[in-house]
Amino acid sequence: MPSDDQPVPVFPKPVTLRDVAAQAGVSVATASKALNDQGRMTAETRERIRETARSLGFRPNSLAQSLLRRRSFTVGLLTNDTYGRFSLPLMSGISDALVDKGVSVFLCNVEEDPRLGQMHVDAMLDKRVDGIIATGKRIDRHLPIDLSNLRVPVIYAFTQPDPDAVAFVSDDAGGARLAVEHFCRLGRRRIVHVSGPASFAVVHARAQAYRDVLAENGLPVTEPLLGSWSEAWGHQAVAQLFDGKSDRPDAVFCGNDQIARGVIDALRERGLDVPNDVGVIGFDNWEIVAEATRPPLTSVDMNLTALGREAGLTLLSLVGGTAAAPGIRKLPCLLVVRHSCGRPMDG
Amino acid sequence: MPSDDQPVPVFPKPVTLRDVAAQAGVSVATASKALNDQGRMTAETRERIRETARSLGFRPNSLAQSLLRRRSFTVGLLTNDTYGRFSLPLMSGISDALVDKGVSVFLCNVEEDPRLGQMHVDAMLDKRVDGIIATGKRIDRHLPIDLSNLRVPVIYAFTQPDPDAVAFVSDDAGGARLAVEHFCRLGRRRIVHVSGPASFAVVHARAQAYRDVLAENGLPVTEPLLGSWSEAWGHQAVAQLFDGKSDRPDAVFCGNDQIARGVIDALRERGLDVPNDVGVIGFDNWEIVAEATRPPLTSVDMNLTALGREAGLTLLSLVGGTAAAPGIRKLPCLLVVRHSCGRPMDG
DNA sequence: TTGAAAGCGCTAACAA
DNA sequence: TTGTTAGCGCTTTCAA
Repeated sequence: MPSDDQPVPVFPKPVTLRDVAAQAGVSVATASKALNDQGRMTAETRERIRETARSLGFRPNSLAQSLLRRRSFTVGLLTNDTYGRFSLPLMSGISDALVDKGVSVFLCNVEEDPRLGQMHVDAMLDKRVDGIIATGKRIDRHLPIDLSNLRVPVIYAFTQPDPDAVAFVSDDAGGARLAVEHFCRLGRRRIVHVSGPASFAVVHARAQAYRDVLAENGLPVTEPLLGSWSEAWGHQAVAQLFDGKSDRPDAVFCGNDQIARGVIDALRERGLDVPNDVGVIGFDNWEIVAEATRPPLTSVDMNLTALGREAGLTLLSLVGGTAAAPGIRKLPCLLVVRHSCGRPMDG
Repeated sequence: MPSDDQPVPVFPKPVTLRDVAAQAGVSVATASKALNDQGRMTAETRERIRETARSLGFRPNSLAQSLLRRRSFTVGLLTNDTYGRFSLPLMSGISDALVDKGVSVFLCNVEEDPRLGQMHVDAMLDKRVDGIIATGKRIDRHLPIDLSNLRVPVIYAFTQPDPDAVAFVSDDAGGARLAVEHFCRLGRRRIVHVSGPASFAVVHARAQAYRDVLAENGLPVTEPLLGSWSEAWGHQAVAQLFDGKSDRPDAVFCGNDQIARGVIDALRERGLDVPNDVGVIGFDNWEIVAEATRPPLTSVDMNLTALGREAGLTLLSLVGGTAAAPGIRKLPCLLVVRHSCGRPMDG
């Protein structure tokens, strides 16, 4: 027996097309056509129906529409990037590109758990998402689920794609070029590279671009120093590079912003000035880190929001039946210049 | 005229209940009952239907079910926290609590834009979400949309609620108590508080708890130093606290981890040892920051994942028709002990 | 024990 | 110009 002291809120029943039709004194079909700009009828009737719909606050039931149209105006975003470092900017771009088309996004974090991943995929499929975008925290690892042969189109963005799938990634080599060329342009001559673990594909892509640019500019190439993605490694690397060496670097290109932060701190601690003695560039443009270093860090931005926008729009065209060429498309990075590289050095 | 060189992938038509029924040689109604454990029939029939469903890979169309049940097993998460610092752990908790109940989450970032917010809310409502959870980046600001009198239940989590709504927030005062009491327990005597801008409600809640605990322990209370939420402010505060002062603090409780990071760095730069000379505690337990300080930072965790879980479950019970008492429920924080406070000091 | 029929809210042929 | 009818995929009386 329910107690009466706690009022159970009662939610108003939504207004249906039937209600509108009745109120306007027409059939449901006519009402539907009036509201969808279909069919032929007097402007007067159409307007009257519209007006009653408006006054009743009618909003069509998407579920009913979707059932009929076989299209739910819903997409799923699958990720294993718990902290959202990469998936949130991406999400933001996707959402951005799709809101005004009426498409909403299911966000599902699958961690590294295939069972969890399967649950999410099943739930999404059952809800008849129009398509799925897969993303993750690194470009060279698969999500823990098989997304091939689904009943809906799939796009990979910033994660390892299946063969023959449509995929978008950032152009890591291009991003590295931006950084190293920036150093060259500023007149730096001894440019070194401190990066993450060799197990990451991006580490090699960036390192190769680093070598290429230096060679193109006739500058000496030092083997990149590989370590972890941490500040601590940035510190250690500085020790390796500067302890009792005669030809010290005047520029450090770092594999991510955390390493760069460690490098900047370590340089300051040994009395070296950034940017005057040594210039530093990071990667990822993680604002919270890049803006807190002293001085603020120049960094390569992977432009993940644009990547997301691109992925979203492409998914939509796939949903619309347009074929997209399979393969991996690389999107350009941006160099965000702050104060860690200084102005051009003279002669 | 479509060109043939680019094969347009064709997606298989989903298996419907009708297909299952036909294959099993029964009516759709029977098939439905068999799969839903409803009605009465021979175990043999039921099993046969189940088996054919399984073999055909049948999955019920959620849209159709939702239309009928008037329940979509979908909720919306509204946020203005672009970077997801707070909304992602929350999301994670919500999702966690709801996946195995088959509920999926629409994530919508509304920034500070009322128009965008309205679009998202409308889209969610049209898609017949069962309920909405509102969250944000601070506890004392409203989202830029009015969520009262919606057709679905709304829960506020970590954002300013409407009056009479159901809301969950972290217990900031309690969290501050944890920190300051920890210092007391370790024998620190001159504990100061460096926090964010006075415009934030949490700043006052935490400051008051700070004062209370010190008073309870008979320790001297210094007025909290208020500034910005940045590392730079942490540096400045240290200058203010330590420059030419005679009775220097032996413990600093910081309003967030970034301030704490600034404090730790500034202390080290002036030759003070953390934790031996000065203990430091942060707030937020943002791992990326807290684990990178030297030494790693002890910090108050708002336990947002638990908050999300709670919010998700409560929303679900609201959806189920159970009344929940309106009001703001505060959930306890956790102290995550790392190495910035040291061990108990002797007498 | 099973099935026929109605209906969730909407759209789209087709008739009138 | 408008309305009738059928049907999207499913669940649920109710009758057989």
